[in-house]
Amino acid sequence: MTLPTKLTGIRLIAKEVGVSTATVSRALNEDTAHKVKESTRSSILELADKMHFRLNPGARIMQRGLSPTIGIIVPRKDAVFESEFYGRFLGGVISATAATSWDVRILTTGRDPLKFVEELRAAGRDCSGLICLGTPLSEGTLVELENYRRPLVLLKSVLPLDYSIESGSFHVIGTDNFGGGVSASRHLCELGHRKIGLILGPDASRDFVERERGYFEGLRQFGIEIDPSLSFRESYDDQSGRHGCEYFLNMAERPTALLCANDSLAFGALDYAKSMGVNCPNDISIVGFDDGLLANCCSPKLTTVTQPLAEMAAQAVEVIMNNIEAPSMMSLGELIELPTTLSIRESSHSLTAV
Amino acid sequence: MTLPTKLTGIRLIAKEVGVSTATVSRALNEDTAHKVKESTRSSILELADKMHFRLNPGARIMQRGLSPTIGIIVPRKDAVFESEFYGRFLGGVISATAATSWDVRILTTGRDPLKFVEELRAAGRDCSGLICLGTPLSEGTLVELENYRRPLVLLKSVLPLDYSIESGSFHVIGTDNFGGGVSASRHLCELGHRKIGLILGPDASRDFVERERGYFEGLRQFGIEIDPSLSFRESYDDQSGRHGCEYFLNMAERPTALLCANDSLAFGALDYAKSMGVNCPNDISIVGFDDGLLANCCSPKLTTVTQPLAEMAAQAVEVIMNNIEAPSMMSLGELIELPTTLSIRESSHSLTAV
DNA sequence: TAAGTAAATGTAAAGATTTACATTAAGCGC
DNA sequence: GCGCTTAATGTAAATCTTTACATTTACTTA
Repeated sequence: MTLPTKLTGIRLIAKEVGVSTATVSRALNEDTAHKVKESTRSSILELADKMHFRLNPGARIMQRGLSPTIGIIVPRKDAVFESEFYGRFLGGVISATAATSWDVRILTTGRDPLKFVEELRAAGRDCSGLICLGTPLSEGTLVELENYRRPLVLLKSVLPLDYSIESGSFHVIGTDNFGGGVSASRHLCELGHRKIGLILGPDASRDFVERERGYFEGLRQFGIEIDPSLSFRESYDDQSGRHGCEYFLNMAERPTALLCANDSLAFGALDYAKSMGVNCPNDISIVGFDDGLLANCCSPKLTTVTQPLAEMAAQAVEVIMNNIEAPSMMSLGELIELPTTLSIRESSHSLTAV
Repeated sequence: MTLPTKLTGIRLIAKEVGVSTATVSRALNEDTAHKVKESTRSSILELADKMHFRLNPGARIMQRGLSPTIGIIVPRKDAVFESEFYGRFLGGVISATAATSWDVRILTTGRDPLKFVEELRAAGRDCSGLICLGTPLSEGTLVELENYRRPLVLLKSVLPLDYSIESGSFHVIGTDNFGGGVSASRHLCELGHRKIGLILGPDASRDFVERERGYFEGLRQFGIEIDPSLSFRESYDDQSGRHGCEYFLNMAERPTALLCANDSLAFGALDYAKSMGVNCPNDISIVGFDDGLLANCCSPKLTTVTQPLAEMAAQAVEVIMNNIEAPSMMSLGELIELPTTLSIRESSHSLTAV
């Protein structure tokens, strides 16, 4: 009469096959399998398979530890991945971790905007480090987040406009929007344009404002005075681009070029111009910002500022990996700003050459 | 003299604060925190914070179990997320799981194509179910995969061309390429086109071949004979689209419309036509397949077949959730084919109306 | 003040694996 | 057949939390 002791898992297999749990464990793990005689191993595997047996992850993790994990915090709104931005950034994270043993996990927040930090803590419990993108963070949230004791990388675009990165304690990664803006406006100036219309984005957005400042700086460098009537601001989508273009085309003295604070605005502008029979680049030059997939496909191909998304992702991953051992807590805020490049394509043309 | 017993974790905190481990545990978990007196809790939290204490995930998981997880298997090639396909599908998975307690994890494979199943087993160890996309699977791999005892959803596009889904034991989800092809070709026929050029994709790809068959069927329904000279096949990118368009425009008797097996081909064709001064849709109609982001932005906006990526993702998630409790093993293969819709935009025009 | 209730905390079992170290078995040269 | 080496396996400790159940404490109410 056997005792009714409920044998489970590995112990059951061990008894059934007639070996010790140690042997079963060794047989079941790839990296120790070679320590077990082949015939023993196959009996174990066979039985395990028949039983649909799976090692208890908890017990396993308790012994081996959790494989290091990068959590990516995205807002749970359904439309997140509509924008190619996320996909491309994520692709960068994946390829940066691909050769390592790091896992990538996607965490969503957004049940309650006020409880962001709480949600983040809960979701990120088993992650070694977190990258936060997409969710705009308020000052209050950032204060709460200050004492989150784990490697945390914030994309610059989630920060409030006037937030001082240096006085915080976050690792922040972003695009050099300002520099990109300068290069875009200088490009048009170099092509001879002097009357340049600006289709800007919402001035609550850090990215947009930085770009805007870059535009102004570039113009200033060419001695062009800032004319408020040459700035159009509405929203950030193609529809606003159309409106902006309409506004400028209706001016008595039309600008010869348009600087658009993102690609969507540029596409909208492009589209409206075309519909009005105004040819780009012959009649008007248009420059975007982002360099999404569309920029290189549409016609005319868009001159735009390229953001190094993959490098940003790689840097974010690196920061986390570097800080995992020695979480440099309470360090001063660090900003990594990656340079943009100007991708000159077909939508911008020399003014004099026309 | 205190014993040198090395107290760790929760026990140390318990001793330090002067409570039991049970209380510490309760204080440290959101969902049990209310059971602890507020003052007790805050001392515990304070100390835990000072110590940079983190609950041991293994021990925790051992008690609470692992939260259910969907693993998404993607090839580790860096370029994965270049294509918007992945991002959009992933977005679908995320929004389908957002309201639940399910986690989404991204798993990469591809170290050694021959060891795909092994990699998948290792990577998916802690996942409740897996969705496999992007990596083309050979017959051999599929046989190996047959006895993977966990919910597994395969995207149809990873299957070999002639693989019989019914005789396998996989859950397969895909687009009704055939139906989409039929609707696209019928659309052109209904517009009066009778001489239609086909720019097809590689005939090793399941998706492309299914679309192709759909095209033929649609033409057949309008009594149009299949003319091999009206099929052009090279690769699947815009460059091939240009070549295809070139081929057809050089014909003595040009087709009045082109069916392209994906959007990229269509964009290439569009671009070439434009460069030759052939106006779309006035001189030639062009129809794509995919309905990516670009299709609705370029000019003319592309008439194309829309794939319901988000629904596919949602279905995949549902299949996994349904099978997690009762993994219907060894069931017959099941194919869920989601219907496409034809998005009629600007690039297709009635022949007679011109 | 006894009895009853609710809140706060304590006790101790349970959870299943991995692995350092110990032991046994097997192979081999002499 | 002895001593040596290596392969295969066994023993048992270690891992740290959670939670059912028990107990104590603090109040309320009759």
